[in-house]
Amino acid sequence: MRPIRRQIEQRVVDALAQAFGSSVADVDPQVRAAGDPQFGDFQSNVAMGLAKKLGRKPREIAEALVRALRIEDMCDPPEVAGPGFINLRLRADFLAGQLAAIQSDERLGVPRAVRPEHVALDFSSVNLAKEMHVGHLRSTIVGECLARVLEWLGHDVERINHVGDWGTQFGMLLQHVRETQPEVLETPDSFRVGDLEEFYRRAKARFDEDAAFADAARRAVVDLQGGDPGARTIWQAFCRESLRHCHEIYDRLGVRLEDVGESFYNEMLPGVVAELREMGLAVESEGAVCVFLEGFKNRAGEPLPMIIQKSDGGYNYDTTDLAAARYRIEKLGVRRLIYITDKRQRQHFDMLFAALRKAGWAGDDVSLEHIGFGMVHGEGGRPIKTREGGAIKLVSLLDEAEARARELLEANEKNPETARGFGAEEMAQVARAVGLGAVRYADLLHNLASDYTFSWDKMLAMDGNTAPYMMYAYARVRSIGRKAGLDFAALPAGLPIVIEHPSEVGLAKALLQFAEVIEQVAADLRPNMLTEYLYDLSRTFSTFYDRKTGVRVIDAEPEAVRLCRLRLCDLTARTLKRGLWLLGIETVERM
RNA sequence: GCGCCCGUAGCUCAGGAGGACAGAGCAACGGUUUCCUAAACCGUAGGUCGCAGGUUCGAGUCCUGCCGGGCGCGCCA
Repeated sequence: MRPIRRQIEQRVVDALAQAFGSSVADVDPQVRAAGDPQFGDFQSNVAMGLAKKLGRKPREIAEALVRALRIEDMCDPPEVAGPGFINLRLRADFLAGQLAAIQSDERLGVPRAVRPEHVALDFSSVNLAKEMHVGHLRSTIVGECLARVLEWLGHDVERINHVGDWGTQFGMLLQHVRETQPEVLETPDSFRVGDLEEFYRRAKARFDEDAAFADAARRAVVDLQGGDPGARTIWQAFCRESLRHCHEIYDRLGVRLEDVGESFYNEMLPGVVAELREMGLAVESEGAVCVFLEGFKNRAGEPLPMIIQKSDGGYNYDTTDLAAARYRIEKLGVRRLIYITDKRQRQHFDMLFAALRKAGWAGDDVSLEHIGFGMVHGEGGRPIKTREGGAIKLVSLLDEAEARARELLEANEKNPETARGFGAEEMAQVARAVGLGAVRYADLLHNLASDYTFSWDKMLAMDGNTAPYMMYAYARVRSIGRKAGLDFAALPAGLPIVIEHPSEVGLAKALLQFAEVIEQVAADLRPNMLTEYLYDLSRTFSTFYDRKTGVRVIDAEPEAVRLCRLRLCDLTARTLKRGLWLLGIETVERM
């Protein structure tokens, strides 16, 4: 089933053709959600824009359009208002029909993509030299969310962890392994590091203080790049161990990623440079091989190069990213490349995309998108740091989230009014879901482009637009089924749906918006549209279920009405669960 | 100096593709529980959308110029 707005658009397009002929064939019908409930649910603003084109008054156009509009099965008679707005109000029986049609649809009325795309979603992008810290959080959370949304719509998504497993700092680490755990050479699988961060700090300290070690570290880089078997063995052991740490976190967060190290592209790099030189795009400048692209300037106002081979012959991330993008397009057959990094890398990606286009490696049929997100600040506006000024480990942050969630839940257990009687296992499960959910939700709630302030108190609040509120809303709906003595899933598939009470109408409309929201999130890659929708749905449900503003449910009569309302509860629960799942948030049956 | 992003209520933030009087949450104030999870709901108050021009029938949204903040700008990623 298509989103309601799409259905309306089609009717307006048909009416335009009917009333004004082919001259308006390509005109946007300008169907929008109504700005104010008093104007109905949707409005078309097309008449005003058409006034000049058709040389008639906007109201006349609107009225002619309304006469041609065949929409009586969906809406009350359309009204022309103001300068030429066409206001549309959905009929309750139409809403009921739509809900009846999707009531046993696992996809809740969200259609699969008509043209599934092969997408490369590049996110998380850890560096193996160090442990994951808070800086990796946003890319990982946002990436997982967008991957789920795109996959659920039927797109084929490569979830790529573009792993930093190469570069000069590996010489230092390698040498440190060689000296502290020489047995790794014999039994590489046995290599373990309890605390990667500490390991890095020690290696770095030695590098800075011990000239002999620093020399050995530099030689280790040369060994590694030269393909020395011993160096490679240790390097592989280190990478494996570091990735194991990463995947502990990914598993905990329910994040699925395919690791592709930068080193994977090493052998393609000379070819990238050679081909760009052959095309005449790359030239030598100050000893480095550079691509100069229009519109990029340095401080002095001179052309800013994209350096693809350093003067020492080495390659850098521009080269690797070019090779990786090309590989994804040519070898994997990807047609939409999405990179999720912080917004400071914007210029790098602008240049990368420009170079890919210019080289012809990304044709017109390939979409290149950089999703740059803002910084996460600590309370007080400064970057989040430990007391010592270091980056906070991601694992510590997640531990704290769960611990704080548990404190709240335990406080509730002490209050007879809110106690649920959780056993140890359920407590742990709920604390985990709430803690991790809170961190995630707070991140996805904000517009990606904005910086935001990280606040435990705000994200764990029971009131307001938070994960605990959303999860509680879900648990509350689920408890209705239990209280009513039925399993929602056991409701008959073809229940007659009748929508009458204002709170039923409101809930029906909210439920039927889901498809449009998902479509938008996938197109614009903006998870906050989904959090906003889910929050609105929860509140609408609370109004529906409220003793003052809403309707009786469990004890409603007659039975047909009761079942119908229970079905609305069921649809709400499933929509919330699916929506939260798309955000990467687990639901619990009670809390 | 050039480029990118941002500036909306006391605070934290939304504002889709330009549309009708600018939204939410928190905080503040005031209501609602013989009744399905009150971890809820309802209401009140609070804003010259940084400033000034421009385009348009219509601008928080698009354009230009200022002011204020963040970030980036040749061999790190």
